[in-house]
Amino acid sequence: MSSRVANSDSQPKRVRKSPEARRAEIVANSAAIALAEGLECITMRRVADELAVRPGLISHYFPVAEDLVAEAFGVAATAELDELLPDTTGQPLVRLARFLALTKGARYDDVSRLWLNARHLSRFRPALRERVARQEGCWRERLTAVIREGVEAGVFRTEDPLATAVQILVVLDGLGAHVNTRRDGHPSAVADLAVTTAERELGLTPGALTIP
Amino acid sequence: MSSRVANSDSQPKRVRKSPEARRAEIVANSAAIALAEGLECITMRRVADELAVRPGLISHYFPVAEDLVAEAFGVAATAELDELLPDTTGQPLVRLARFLALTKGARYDDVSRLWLNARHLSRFRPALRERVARQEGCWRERLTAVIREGVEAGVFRTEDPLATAVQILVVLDGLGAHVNTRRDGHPSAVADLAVTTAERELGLTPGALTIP
DNA sequence: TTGTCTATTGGTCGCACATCCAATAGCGTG
DNA sequence: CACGCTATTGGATGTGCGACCAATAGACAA
Repeated sequence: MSSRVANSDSQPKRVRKSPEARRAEIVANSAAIALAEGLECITMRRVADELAVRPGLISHYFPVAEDLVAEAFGVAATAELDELLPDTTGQPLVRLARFLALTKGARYDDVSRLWLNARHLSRFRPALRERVARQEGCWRERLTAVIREGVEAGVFRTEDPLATAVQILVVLDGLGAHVNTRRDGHPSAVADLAVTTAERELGLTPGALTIP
Repeated sequence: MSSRVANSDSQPKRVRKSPEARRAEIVANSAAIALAEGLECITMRRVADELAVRPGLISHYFPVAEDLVAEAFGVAATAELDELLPDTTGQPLVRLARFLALTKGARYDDVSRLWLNARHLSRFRPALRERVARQEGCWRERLTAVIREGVEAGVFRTEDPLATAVQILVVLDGLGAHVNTRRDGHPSAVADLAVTTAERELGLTPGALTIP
């Protein structure tokens, strides 16, 4: 079975890794927990269990727990952004359309939960608040860049790409806020709110951002 | 000073109230905590301290803590709705304008925090989730009613008052989501997003919903 | 092979929480 | 005034958490 730990749950055969590798392992696992179960589930004991390691080791790498939570959020959010709206080249219109389409998928619910989680927890955790603010900047800039490209290419039309990006993100946040309470999805007039907003603010014809 | 408790913090002079009065007192205090500090601060000990009572008494009225949290949220949210968008008669346009104006005030930040808090916590607390869903319904219906009135009076123009109400609420949720991370307010193009959306969806001229 | 460095262990400590319960003391009734 | 009902106390129990630290044992160099 496993190649690293004790083969028959008896001898705790200690495994020694480089600080960088161990630290990365801890953060990666914490990010997974954050996305799947919530930031408050990132606990010294919990992470230690999943890595088959003692809790003290986690607090050795992250002496104060809040820092691990903040780091985990940052890594998870960055990874999701890179998947939803990659920083590669390509036609702005199809990139934006793809992004908006993905935000309607079930997979995006976890992302909505993560942001909701982080935004609320920011109220009590300064380190996390700082990371959330930074990530907001990343998402905003990534989207603004796509819009600006489109404007320069002549396919989008807006006076202020940044303001337009923020508007779209606000709508997405509003839709995502209901992720924990909605039983069946919103009526399509509401579910399509982000697309509708984008098309209107970018001077596109209705349906232009819908993937066929 | 106080007329109820021990005068010089020495004798715990026991005070006996009717179950209804005590229960109401507990809920009211919990609602205040929810609004000012967050739902996770509603704790048996915390509420008991504020009421100069023993923790066991709180858990006597609310054997399971989650139920108190849910109740507190419901009461707080209802009270805020009644203040922001009273169920009285009046011109739909001025009522809506007043509501939207209030959502931009600093006072509304606490309401945003409360909803953000409740929406996230709903993920883990079924009883709270149920209350949040119910409150969503209340807010939606209250706003829909105003819009419908306006449509019948000929001052608003929309095909689906409910869908329009939900759109406005989604935008408000999106704006409120940033309450814990924004340092300075959004640029006005963003801060006015709710007003802009309402004016557009209700067939009003820009500025029609802005209070002079 | 031996020695050294340090990643990792295996605990401990204190705190805050929900939950439960027998004993107590207000307060209205007789 | 005495009595009984019950609101309220005071304490106990168990859980999970972050933080802290001396002792241990991998792994690499000499």
